Amino acid sequence: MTDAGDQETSDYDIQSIQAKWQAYWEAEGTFVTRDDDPRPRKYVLDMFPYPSGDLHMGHAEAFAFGDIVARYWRQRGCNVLHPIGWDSFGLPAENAAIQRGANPVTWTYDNIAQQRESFRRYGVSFDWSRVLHTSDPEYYKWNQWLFLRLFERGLAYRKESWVNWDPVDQTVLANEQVLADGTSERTGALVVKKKLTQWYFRVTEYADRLLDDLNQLEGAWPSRVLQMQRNWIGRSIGADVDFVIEGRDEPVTVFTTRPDTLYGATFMVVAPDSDLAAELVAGSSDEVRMAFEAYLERTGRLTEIERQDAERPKTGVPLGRWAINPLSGERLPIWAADYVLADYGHGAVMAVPAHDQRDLDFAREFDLPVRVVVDTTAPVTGAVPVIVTDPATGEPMQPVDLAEIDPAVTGKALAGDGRLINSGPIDGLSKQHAITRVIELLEERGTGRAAKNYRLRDWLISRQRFWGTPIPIIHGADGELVPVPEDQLPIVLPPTDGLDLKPKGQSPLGAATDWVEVPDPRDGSPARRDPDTMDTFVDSSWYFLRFLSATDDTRAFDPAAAERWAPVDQYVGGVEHAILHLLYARFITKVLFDMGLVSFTEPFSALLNQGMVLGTDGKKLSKRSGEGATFAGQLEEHGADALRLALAFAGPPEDNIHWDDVRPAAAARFLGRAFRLAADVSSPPEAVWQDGDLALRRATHRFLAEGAQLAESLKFNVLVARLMELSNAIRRTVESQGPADPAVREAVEVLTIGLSLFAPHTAEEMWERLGHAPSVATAGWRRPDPALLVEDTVTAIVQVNGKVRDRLEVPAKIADAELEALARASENVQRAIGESQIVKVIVRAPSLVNIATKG
RNA sequence: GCCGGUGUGGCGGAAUGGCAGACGCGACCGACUCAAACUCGGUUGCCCGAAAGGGCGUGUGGGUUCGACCCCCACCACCGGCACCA
Repeated sequence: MTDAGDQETSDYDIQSIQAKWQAYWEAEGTFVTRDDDPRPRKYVLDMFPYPSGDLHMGHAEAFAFGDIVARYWRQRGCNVLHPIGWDSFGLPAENAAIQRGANPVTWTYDNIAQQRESFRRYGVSFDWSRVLHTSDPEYYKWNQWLFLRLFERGLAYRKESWVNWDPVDQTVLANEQVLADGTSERTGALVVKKKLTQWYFRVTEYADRLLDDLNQLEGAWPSRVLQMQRNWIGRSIGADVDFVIEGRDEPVTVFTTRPDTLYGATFMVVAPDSDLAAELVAGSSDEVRMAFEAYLERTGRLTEIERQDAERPKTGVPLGRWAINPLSGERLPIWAADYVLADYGHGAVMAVPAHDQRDLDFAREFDLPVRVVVDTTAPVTGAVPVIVTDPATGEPMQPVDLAEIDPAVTGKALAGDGRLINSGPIDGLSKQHAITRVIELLEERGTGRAAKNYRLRDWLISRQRFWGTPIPIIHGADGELVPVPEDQLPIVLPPTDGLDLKPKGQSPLGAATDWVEVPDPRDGSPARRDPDTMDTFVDSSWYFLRFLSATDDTRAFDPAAAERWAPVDQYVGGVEHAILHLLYARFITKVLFDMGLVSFTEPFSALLNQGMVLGTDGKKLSKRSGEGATFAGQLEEHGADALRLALAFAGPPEDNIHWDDVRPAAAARFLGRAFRLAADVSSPPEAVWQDGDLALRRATHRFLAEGAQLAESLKFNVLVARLMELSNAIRRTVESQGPADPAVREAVEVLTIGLSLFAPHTAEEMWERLGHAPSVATAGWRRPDPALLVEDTVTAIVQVNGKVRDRLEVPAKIADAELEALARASENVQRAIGESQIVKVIVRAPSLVNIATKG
């Protein structure tokens, strides 16, 4: 790879330069962060990698971005914390181990060693003294500690429920791990529903805060991610309404976002797979019961995708029971239908077919009555009923003939706003006012209340697999859940010898007899450990705090260190975690806040979601699509600096990029030119810049000012372009003024400092060539001289009717009148005006004159 | 269906109310070379023109403005999220 380079530019051999400076940084501890450093602190973090083989191009991009930010703030004189660790528990290790009959421990730590070496060769400025692996007992001990804290606060609990089951990995999944098409995020297998007792974290208790606090992140997180989180939490505001059921003591509560349409309810629907349906039908005739059983059986056979297909015709069976409308007293038949979900709201709805499309589809299918209670053609004018008059005649308007838009006929539900009709005490009100009024009426009667509902479900955290954090709970013989006493933590995984790790629907830990059978902490009687392990997203929900005191074996993290460093100033990672990891980390942070352990409620103050690196086929670069673009291969062929620079230059960091558009060879060419500039500089380090070429000095200082802004707004691609412009300007000056011009030295030094964010090895070598002591990483971003940021002369543009007709070199301090006179005098301008009349002249000295003409 | 985002040369992109296309890739021409590669220099939105210069041009149609890639309205296309969520 280096044959051409060897003979021609023996000076710039990137591989030996890399090795030299990597060894230097390591020996000097250049990037080790000290807590007692008094400078302003910045915490820059990339989402830690999962050790599944070597690093790939996605890592190369993401970690380049994180490193640019870290290196920028270091140049700005900050004490930067930029740690690294591994998210090293999880199924790929376990599955790989099963396939090869190997040990997940060996597989995992071998991969970590390889990735670690790759990071080192990539020249990422990590503080290696704080490395953590979530699969180390020293780490997962604190996972268990965290679980116990949630358990004692009632935020970790067990319940039986319908859960998502991955038939390939043979374990349950969190809602967040099931993709929109009903397949497993991990294995791609079609997820099936199973009724199981599992461990949950009570995320829903934090739903409001998780939603409302997103407002704090506006502008600092990508709007796409904020939107996705809001969608996922899915708050609906409305009312709970209690319906008395004939022949049942307890009323049935339903949630609705449209309490205003209560008078339009003509039947009630319950989810067929709910306990409520089973109970209600138990009180019905044999005939009804048999029809229901058959229906329930049929529903159970549907896949999740089939069931969620909104186009599918509505199905259902009557339950032979009746509900009483709490306001109108009307008797409503109760049906079971699978378009109502057991686990949202109360698993039952009041059906208002005139104003809800799903209810209407169902009503039309089964010939149930449709009653319009909102005249959506009526103007909405206010709170009190008013008689609307015809503006033409002044006569009171007759109620609109609704036949034309009758949902029973058109099949289209009337979802819009309007004026209430057929609704007794709320007739005439607008939708909004009717909602308020109905809730008041229900509350007065004690048969309903304002309510909220969420799409978000509690986080299912138990997994029936081996390679994860054991859940620190002991099941007493009496069925009690006994927390493991803290002094017995960590509960360390048993050795894999003799354990069958194959997925079989139950945790392999249950078969480790010596491990699972323990005395009950209460009285020493025989008891069993919980055999499940935790979702690895628990591990990653707080790891950013562990870095702050990574070796402290007395606590999960040091609150004083958290106070100093956290929250993370800049977080960098893929959009695939827009919901999963980020939601969980936000949740755990709020729990820690409630525990008084941290003083902030959001873990990541700013977030950069880097795009993906795609192959020509538009798919994520993988070993399969290949195209020769492996991380290791590119590192070998072009070197770390060219790869980093090319990735940063390929486009805005948040956009996906195609590997074809990443040009490491072009980046290497640019680095070679920059390096030669440093070699060309022939003035001494103490040269007086003020004596140098003014135009170049201006360009240099403009770069200092603009480059800083670009770095802070994460516009790395533009920042690289500015470095190239500066480099071009320097070359021109070398040609015209010679390499001894002090302005050339100044500019090359600034270029080197700028390059140190992207191409740290080349920059170090240039810095040394320039006669400076290492390291350029801490040389400092120079302050632009304000005097050099203002120009003496500027190019004014002269427009006629908005079209540019001339350009004038004018003094920057030119007066409006003078500029206008010059503009009018221009030959091109006169020609453009011709015979037309000048109607208006806009002058914005010194940059613009616009002459508007007529005729 | 609901919500959000994006549309600029052959390509990646820059410009957030004031010179559209910075910077780079690619292409073409030239220098170096026996030759090629590398490297270096030049040209490069489209159309008319020898040139000067002119016309057109930021998805489409309209609007606001002296002036619009940028702001407003409508539409089209693509991408993403959610979706039988009551």
